[in-house]
Amino acid sequence: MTTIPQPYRRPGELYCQGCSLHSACMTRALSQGALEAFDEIIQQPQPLKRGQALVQQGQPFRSLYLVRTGSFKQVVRQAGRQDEQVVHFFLPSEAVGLEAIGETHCPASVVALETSFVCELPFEAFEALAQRHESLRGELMRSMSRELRGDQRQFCLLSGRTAEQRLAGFLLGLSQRFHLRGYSRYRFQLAMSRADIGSHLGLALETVSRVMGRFQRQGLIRVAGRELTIRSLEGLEALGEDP
Amino acid sequence: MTTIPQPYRRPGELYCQGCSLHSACMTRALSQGALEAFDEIIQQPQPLKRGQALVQQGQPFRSLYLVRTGSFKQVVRQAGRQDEQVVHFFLPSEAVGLEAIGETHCPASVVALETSFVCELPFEAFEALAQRHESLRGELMRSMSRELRGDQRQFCLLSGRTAEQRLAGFLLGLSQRFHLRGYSRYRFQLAMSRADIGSHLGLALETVSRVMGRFQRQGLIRVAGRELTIRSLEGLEALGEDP
DNA sequence: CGTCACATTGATATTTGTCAAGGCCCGTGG
DNA sequence: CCACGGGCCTTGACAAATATCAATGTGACG
Repeated sequence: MTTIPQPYRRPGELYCQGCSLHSACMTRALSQGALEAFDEIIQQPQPLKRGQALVQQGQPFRSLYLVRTGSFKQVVRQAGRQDEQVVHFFLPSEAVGLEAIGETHCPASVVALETSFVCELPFEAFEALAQRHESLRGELMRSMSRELRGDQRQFCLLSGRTAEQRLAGFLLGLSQRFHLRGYSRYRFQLAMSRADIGSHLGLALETVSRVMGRFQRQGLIRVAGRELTIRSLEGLEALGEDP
Repeated sequence: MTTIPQPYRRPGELYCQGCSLHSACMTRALSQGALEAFDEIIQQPQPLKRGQALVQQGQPFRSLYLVRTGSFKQVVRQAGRQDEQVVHFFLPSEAVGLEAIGETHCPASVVALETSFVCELPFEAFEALAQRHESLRGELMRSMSRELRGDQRQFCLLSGRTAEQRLAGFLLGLSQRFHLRGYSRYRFQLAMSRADIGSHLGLALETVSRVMGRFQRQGLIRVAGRELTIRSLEGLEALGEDP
């Protein structure tokens, strides 16, 4: 057990209420009393820099995390294989670690894509708190259920779709997630590399690069390195439909 | 609200305790008291025949289901597309509907692959029961978390793997699931069509057929229609590894 | 016995992966 | 300040895997 420094905490101030993500976060529906108790258990680890692991595959499972700023990729390294598989990206307000609940060890690593801050929820304390606050339980269940639906969406992207359809669906998904969190729907940074996107979509990184170029030439998007501008949501959406 | 007939129920007998799946089921960890309460809310709808829908995409979400016998596929029909995407298969003891929790409507259809029996858990009553029994809540969370891990496994299968690796992984996954439920790990029925398998794995049905033939010629499996025998678990596992 | 859904098999076309070369950006160190 | 190096991205040529189209086979069931 290491003692984790708690920067930015002023006595008497509740983290969550002041947090700009509060309305998008799992804490959204909590009563004042639950919020205060939540504040008691929440930890604020040091920020992680690009490439640092928040969670290492195989480590004991101890905590859930909520992304405050920045972003992460979740990667699985499989026995007998050298390359890693990117299974998820996490954006601010999203919960990390739900798939480890009920397990003793973490089934995947979670790595920062840029300098990122998280809130840490030691699971044991979190669980105890959830026993007493039905609203917290409900939010947790809804988060998990939402993630299951996200996975179904991803299956639809991966299965039987062309490279263009996958990339269009991926960009639209990101756009929507940013939008829901109060950022622009049309303009955002791709914190992940082309290789990460490729792994996530089941494409070679070269294919990702080529299709992005094609989209740009078609006037659907503008890309400059990692900065993305969507110029035609409708155009991208149309790609997902059958001919 | 239709009144659902309750066949096979004798007064004073608890469904779950007598059920052969009890040890694999969500009810496994329930105390005697919780089990009795569970018995109160559980419904046993008529069996579904092959092709009948247990859940229709877009319908209001009202219940979770536990598969008792038989099997189901979960399919998503997407806007602007005619073909359906198979996102899941459900075997006995598995929970159906977790991805709809917190939603008003069902995001996917669930269709019987053969004559199948389920237990129905009206969600409102189930939730009320879960408020009072922590063991039930825990089991529900573990079920959802397990499904999230299953999805990650599926991502690894779908992404950047050859047709052979996908099919090998799929068959091994089925084998393991049957095994955990007390059936043979080496011999089972493929209740789903080649087209369903193809949809689930992102392959054309012809490819599924060809790869199965190849596996058979290599002595890895024996297939006769829908009956499958695994002759070399190790051989199938080896396919999943890098060269 | 015929029909229908499903499965197999073959020939061909297309997509995408692989390999290879070169460019760009950024941080580091001379 | 500039040159260098490394990581990442782009682009091209080619090869391989898989989809598609089409024909035929098979088994279940009325």
